[in-house]
Amino acid sequence: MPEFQSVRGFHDLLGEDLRKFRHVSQHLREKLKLYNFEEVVLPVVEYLEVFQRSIGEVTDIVQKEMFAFKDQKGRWLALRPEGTAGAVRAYVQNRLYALKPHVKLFYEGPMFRHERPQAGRYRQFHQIGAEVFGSIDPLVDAEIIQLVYEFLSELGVPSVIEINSIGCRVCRPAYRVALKEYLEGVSEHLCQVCLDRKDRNPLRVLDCKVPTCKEAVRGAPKMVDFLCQDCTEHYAKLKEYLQLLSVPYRENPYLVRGLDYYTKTVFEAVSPELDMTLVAGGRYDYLVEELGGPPTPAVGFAAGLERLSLLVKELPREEPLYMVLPFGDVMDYALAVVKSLRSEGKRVELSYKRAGLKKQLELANRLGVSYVVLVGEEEKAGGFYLLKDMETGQQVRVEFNPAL
RNA sequence: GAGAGCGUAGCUCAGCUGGCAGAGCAGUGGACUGUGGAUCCACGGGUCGCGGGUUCGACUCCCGUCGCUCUCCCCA
Repeated sequence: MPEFQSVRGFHDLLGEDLRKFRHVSQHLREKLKLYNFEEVVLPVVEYLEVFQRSIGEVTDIVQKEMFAFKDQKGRWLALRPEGTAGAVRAYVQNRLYALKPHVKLFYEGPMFRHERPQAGRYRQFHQIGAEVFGSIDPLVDAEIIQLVYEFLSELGVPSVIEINSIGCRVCRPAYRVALKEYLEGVSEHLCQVCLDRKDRNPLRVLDCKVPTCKEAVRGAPKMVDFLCQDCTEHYAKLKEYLQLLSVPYRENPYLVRGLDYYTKTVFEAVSPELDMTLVAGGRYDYLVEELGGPPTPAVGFAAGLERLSLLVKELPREEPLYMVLPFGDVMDYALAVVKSLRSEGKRVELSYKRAGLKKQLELANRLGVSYVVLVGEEEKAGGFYLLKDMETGQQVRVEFNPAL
């Protein structure tokens, strides 16, 4: 065992894993730019209150999953557990609401939650998130879901989009009461965890996986039946737009989210293979106000890059790798060849092994080189080099004049 | 916070009911000083996660501990 290991839940990202990660990230970033989102780089640390106010005091994230600490002046800071809170803070602090009718931002970076690591879950993980500020139109919700859907399909990651509406401050309180009453009635059928959830966060009981709970919840009142007129219309419009955009979705009346700031639309893209949420988001029409800005409706989503990476099966082919093998007293000539090839934009490795041709070819083979460039005394004298395709074994002569 | 499995060479792993620590791959050197992708030969490499206990003797059995992986809770 090495003397020093990385901290639990904090991983080195390298090799094949990193290539998959970059593949996912690049693809989503391009997609976001096509939808005219502008990047913002946000700090990893915020005042603890920013998260408490945004995510909700009684959520698990705030109660037990934050890396919080005091700075030298005794103020409470925290490593961000998600991106929206910081994005909203930045929107308000930089008064972006004064610039344009609406603002579309995206960000990418590490998030931190102190949970037990397991498959697709780390204490430092990475998200790309996007937020649209300033429009209440359900068209925005639909476009965001469309973006996510296109991204996932093009990435080749099978997933199902689920949507729901969880109402607003007008209609949700009544639903909460009705649901709580219902749950009291069936409490003898609920699992231990749900009995606890019933009082703390009744909506969460709805998506419990325990079969008896699922059964007990079957007759529960649904949020969609309690939506006020405004929320009902919003939800109906959203579905209409999704159809117009040919985005397949599944309504899940039991879909709820773990953060308190959501209103109206919530959605998730779930992987059937991993049985895990890959991308999640929704509307949060009160959060900007909550963090001191003017009343501003907003919608957003966040994608988990590690989870997405797990589902990437094929990577695009890499640029072919050239390797220059000098043998004999020809280093000056070989270096000129290397320089020239690189200037043509080729990916070039120079053999660092001073050995016979055979050994160097073995080395090139082990390094997965596509083309080998043979440079020996004859080549130098004759002003050429030999280009050998390591796949086919074919070899061609290429004229080369180092003076040019 | 709760539960389960696993820690032996750089990697993948074997090692029986306790009795000298092993293989394959990788690495290094070399028959071959101008042709690789399974030619041959040789070599190096270990605190068996750590600590304690049982025993004449522990990689093996017991206890503890740390780490990794997975599951639940929760979440991207």
